[in-house]
Amino acid sequence: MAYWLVKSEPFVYGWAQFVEEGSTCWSGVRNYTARNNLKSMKKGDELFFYHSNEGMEIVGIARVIKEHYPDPTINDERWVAVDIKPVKKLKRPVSLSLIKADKRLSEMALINNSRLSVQPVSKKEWDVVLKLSGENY
DNA sequence: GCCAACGTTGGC
DNA sequence: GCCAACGTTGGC
Repeated sequence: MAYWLVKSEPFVYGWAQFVEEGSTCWSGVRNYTARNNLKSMKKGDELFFYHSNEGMEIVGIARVIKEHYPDPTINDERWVAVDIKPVKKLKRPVSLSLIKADKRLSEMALINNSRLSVQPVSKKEWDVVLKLSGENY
């Protein structure tokens, strides 16, 4: 199983709304690198849900429930979407500053490719972030 | 609100 | 195929 991280501006689509809806279609990605990551997602893969701009922290865990299909928000074959559902809210959100301060997370795209909205997370990084959040998984 | 970093577009 | 111009993202 692979791990990922997706970003969302909480004022546009935040964790609370995600939980309320129960699941969502992750669409609107218009960047090739991010798109390729969407295409690599398998059903059951887990994702960190990150709040950008406001909050700037990882707030929860989600799961892929439907693998990539043509993005319904645009009539263009190039772009895809996946369906995800919330799994759990982190006990303690993990802030960007905390991630930056941790040497074990220095390779995360969140830090060195900050504009990428869908990015892979290694198993190691996943575990470190969970530990920082106070979860024992 | 500013600006650095990055991606995309389009002229040549 | 290069690169300047432009647009967008996202941290600060």
